[in-house]
Amino acid sequence: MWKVVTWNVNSINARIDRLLAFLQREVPDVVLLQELKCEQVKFPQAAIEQAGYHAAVFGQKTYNGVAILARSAISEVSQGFADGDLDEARFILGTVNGIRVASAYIPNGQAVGAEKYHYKLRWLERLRAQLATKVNMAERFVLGGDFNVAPEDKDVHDPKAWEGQILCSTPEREALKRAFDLGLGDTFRLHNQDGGHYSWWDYRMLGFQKNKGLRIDFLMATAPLLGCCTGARIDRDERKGAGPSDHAPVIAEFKL
DNA sequence: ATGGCTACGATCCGTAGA
Repeated sequence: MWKVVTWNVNSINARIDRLLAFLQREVPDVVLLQELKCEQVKFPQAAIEQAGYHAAVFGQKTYNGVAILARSAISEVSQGFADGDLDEARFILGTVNGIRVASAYIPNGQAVGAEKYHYKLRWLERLRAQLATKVNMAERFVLGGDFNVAPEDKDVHDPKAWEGQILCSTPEREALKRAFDLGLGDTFRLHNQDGGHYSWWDYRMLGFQKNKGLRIDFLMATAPLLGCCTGARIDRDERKGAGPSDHAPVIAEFKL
């Protein structure tokens, strides 16, 4: 069994105790992290190593930051896109157990029409270009991330209220689909077609307690991995208790 | 009562998240 996780931890240093407990509880083979919110020098390397994990980090002060954790060695690591823009730490690619893996933190976009919204749409096109040129979609590859897009209305607690809004607008959904159409399938949707399953809940307004959430975090996989994906789930319990991230981990298992 | 948060880097509030 090969277990992979994607998780936006909303600051790895604020979440380190929860992350270590999660690693001990789930014993994943690969963890794709987003929103480290720290530079590499502030990354809790020793604690991660002591937990039995290698780490490949693309850090940034205060914002963004992505990493790959793995129980096996991580090789062929590249940070950012091949188009040379390293302004924001949002994408890291590597190889674990002979399988290509990547962690992506898609820009939030702030509001439809805002400058950050156009940056988000451009970034999604650059992600598509990166995947098209740097990843062989005929081979085993898994892309985990906080995509900051709810692909369908059933991924939204109140589709009417969110219609056309940031994270749900048609241009965002289409840009995301163009990237996934290269050959990536959603491991969660492979096993569960129901609505009402979310990976993020607003800290405000009792969002979690009222299950007012969005499903915006996914583990996407190419056909050779989808064919051996035995299960996928959202670890909703990780959102409970004191000091959670606003995102829950998404977990998928593969029989290699 | 229809709002209720969290983290960061710098203060004792502004920015950002989604």
